[in-house]
Amino acid sequence: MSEDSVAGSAGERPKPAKRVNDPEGKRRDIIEVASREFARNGLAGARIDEIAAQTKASKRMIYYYFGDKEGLYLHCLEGAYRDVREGEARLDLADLDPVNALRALVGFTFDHHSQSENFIRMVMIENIHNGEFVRSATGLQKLNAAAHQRLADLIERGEAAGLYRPGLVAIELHWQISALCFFHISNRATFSELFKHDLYSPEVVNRTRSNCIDMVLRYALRPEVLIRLGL
Amino acid sequence: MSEDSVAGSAGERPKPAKRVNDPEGKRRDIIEVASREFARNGLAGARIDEIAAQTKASKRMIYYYFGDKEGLYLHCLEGAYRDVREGEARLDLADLDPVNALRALVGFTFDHHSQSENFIRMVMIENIHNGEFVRSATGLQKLNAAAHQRLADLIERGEAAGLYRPGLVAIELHWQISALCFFHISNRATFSELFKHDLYSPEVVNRTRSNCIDMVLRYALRPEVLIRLGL
Amino acid sequence: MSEDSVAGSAGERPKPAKRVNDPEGKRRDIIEVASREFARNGLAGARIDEIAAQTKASKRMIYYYFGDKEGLYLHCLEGAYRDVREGEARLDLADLDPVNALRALVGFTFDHHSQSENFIRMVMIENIHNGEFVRSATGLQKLNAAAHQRLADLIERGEAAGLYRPGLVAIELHWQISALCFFHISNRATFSELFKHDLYSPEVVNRTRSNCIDMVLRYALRPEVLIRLGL
Amino acid sequence: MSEDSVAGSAGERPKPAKRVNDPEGKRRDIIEVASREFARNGLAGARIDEIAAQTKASKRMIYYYFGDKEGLYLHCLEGAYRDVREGEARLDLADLDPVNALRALVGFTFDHHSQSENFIRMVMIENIHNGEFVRSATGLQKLNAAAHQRLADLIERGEAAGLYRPGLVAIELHWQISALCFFHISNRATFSELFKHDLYSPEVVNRTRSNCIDMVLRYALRPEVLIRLGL
DNA sequence: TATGAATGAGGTTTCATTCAT
DNA sequence: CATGAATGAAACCTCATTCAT
Repeated sequence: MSEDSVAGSAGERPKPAKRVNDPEGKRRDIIEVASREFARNGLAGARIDEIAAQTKASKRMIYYYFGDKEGLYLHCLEGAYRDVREGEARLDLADLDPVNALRALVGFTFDHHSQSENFIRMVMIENIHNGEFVRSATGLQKLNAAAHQRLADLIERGEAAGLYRPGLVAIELHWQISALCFFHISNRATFSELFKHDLYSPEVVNRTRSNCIDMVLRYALRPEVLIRLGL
Repeated sequence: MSEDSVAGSAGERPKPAKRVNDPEGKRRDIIEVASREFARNGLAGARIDEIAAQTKASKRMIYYYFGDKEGLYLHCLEGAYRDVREGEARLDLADLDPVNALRALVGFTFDHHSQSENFIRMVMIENIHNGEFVRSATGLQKLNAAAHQRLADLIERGEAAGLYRPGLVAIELHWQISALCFFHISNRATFSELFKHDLYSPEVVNRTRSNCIDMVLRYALRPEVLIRLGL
Repeated sequence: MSEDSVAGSAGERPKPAKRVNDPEGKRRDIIEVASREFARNGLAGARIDEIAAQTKASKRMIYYYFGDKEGLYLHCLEGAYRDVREGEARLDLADLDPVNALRALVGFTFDHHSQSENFIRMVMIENIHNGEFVRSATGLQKLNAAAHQRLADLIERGEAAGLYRPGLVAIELHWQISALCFFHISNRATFSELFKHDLYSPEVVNRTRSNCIDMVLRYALRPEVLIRLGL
Repeated sequence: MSEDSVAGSAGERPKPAKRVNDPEGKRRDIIEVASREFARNGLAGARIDEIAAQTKASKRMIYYYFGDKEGLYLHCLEGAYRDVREGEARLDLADLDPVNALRALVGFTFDHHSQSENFIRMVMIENIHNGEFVRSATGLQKLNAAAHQRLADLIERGEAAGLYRPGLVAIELHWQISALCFFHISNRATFSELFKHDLYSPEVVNRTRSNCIDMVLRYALRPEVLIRLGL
């Protein structure tokens, strides 16, 4: 009967008739479109007109929800970070032995960043703006603190098991993984162009991926372990 | 005999007194100012008016010399790359043993990027633009080919001496060094902000620098060599 | 028995619990807030959004009650005049001798205007609009006619007693008193600023006040009376 | 010889042909039109589009010359004050005896304000804005200081001649003259409307004018002088 | 070669008002 | 009575670019 599943025996549901108002949906729609435009063109380069045109909402509505262009940008930025960290949190590193857990973490980060070009671009743009918007985005710090903690736990485990070199620092290791996986996407255009080397064919991507994993393992594991593992 | 030295012979020239015309100097002045503005604000964010205001030249001159905003941007981009690669060429790796040469190369790249924020930002911006301008900047590829060759030579030497792991690929190693040194500057704003960790105090910079060197050495050298060196 | 007391008998009323409807109170609340905003920013400068935000009512209610922005403005204007004239009516000039009655009238007007900045500003704004709204505010004329009559009575008394100069005209005297007392508030900003003279310290206000009284007395009283009074 | 003096002798004057560029003229034109619009509608109510339409210049040009709406408003405000004070300065009070000089000053101010409705309205509008723009208009204070000085000289003369009451204060007298003459124009709309009394027929204006003069004279002159003059 | 004036097109933002519920 | 969502129209302002000299 009803236009959705089977919900509603009798049919007198409060607001089924007209599906006109869906503010939350509109907000999400706007953010999605805007994220793409910001990622593509930067804060100054993105056009509110263009965003509105691609949205179910009107230009006026964007201002109603987000105040101004920068407000919209801030929401997009927060959304981008949230997506990434939520994916990260779903990784279950505790179930793996320290060596494979590290492999998994780097691999995941690499794959994730590869598939989230918009995120990478948003972060680049935000850095062009000297991070002035992340600064005002309360809540983002918490997300990152969790990521940091997961890594600290792993390091402790790996060190206790005699597998990791002693003295590893969580934030440094996080930095190193990020640097490698981030650069792979952030600088693809100039790097391929300048070296006339297509870095992004499937085979080369795979090689780069395992190089990144190797690089982190060789940095983190004790030499004896490396030899034992044939690395 | 030269076109400058005989000033005043005929006398009917409108303004003989102030003969300060220095087209080449003006060009350089414009590029210098524009590079700063592009690096700071991006292609869309930089303002021709602002650039002209900071220059000794007028706005019209910018168009006269460079055609349009994008032409100016292209010149700035080329200039930035040229500076970097020229610095790199001055490094004399052949004088050092392969291990120390690698140390020197990473250290140099790290230091160089740290001091060339404008360059890093120009590259970031160019990547935001999907490298469409590097593509038309003939001549940049050559610069990079030289850098690539120097690294290939070093790898050969290191491998022959039994110090480097076999199978290293020059462009990959270049990529890895770049990733680490580039990220250190490109993502400083978001990274420090999100982790509330000042990555840029002198001590932390030093630590990051030696971590980068370590990471590359551990990746490139054979485990036995690492053990022998106490790494 | 009253329509409120039996709440709950039948039970099918949607929201019987919170029965806080107070239309008249909301109207007053809106007018109060709006008066402040109009006085502060003018008709064009005041914002319906801002008024609604400061009110317990919603924006829609403002339109429901007052039709449109101009309707709201008109109500505010009427309210402002009403307050003033009601205050004036409470003055009992008949109990005083003509000289002191005049003193009291000027003093009262001065004090009143000093304390009714919003009123002064509403009148200024209305004059900027060439009085087009007072024109349609039926009822305001009556209020002023009463004020006029009180002054006419006083003049008659003062003239009969040989104290006032003959030929004084009520509306002219009213005009003069208004001019002095109004200007004191209406032009405070520019006057203090341009002459770098703080006209509004308590001492200066007192001096201005007695100057106003003096000025009116000297205008209205016969010279002999002035001399007798030592003015 | 010079290109201006004997205009027309030879005919090869550098720039006579096309009268296209006259920046200063355009500026004045804009200010003139804008002053009228601001005076009529206030700062918020005036429309840049409307001003541009009435001007020989384009909308864009207004921004080129004046930066923004407020900058334009500020220039208009300064112009209005300048006009008034320059007129005042041309009055030659020193040539008249103190009594007639005072008559002339009040009469002039009255007449001037009557003919400068735009000025009066600009001052009203500026007061609605709490004088925030006069505050930043350096140079206006000086104009007013001169007016103040002229009046102080007159008072000294009148007092020395035994004609003025002792103790008159220049700024207070200026305030009083201003109040009367200003109010006559500023509040014409509400006053005529509320009292249904046409204050602005020629006869009534004349009566108001002489009332203002009388009022100031009676305030400023010694009672004996008033009697002697038959006032 | 050099410049101040000028501009069309388009950008962001605001506002009073109305609609659907 | 009451509300949050929605909007068209128009406001202010900006920008890369060109013109007249």
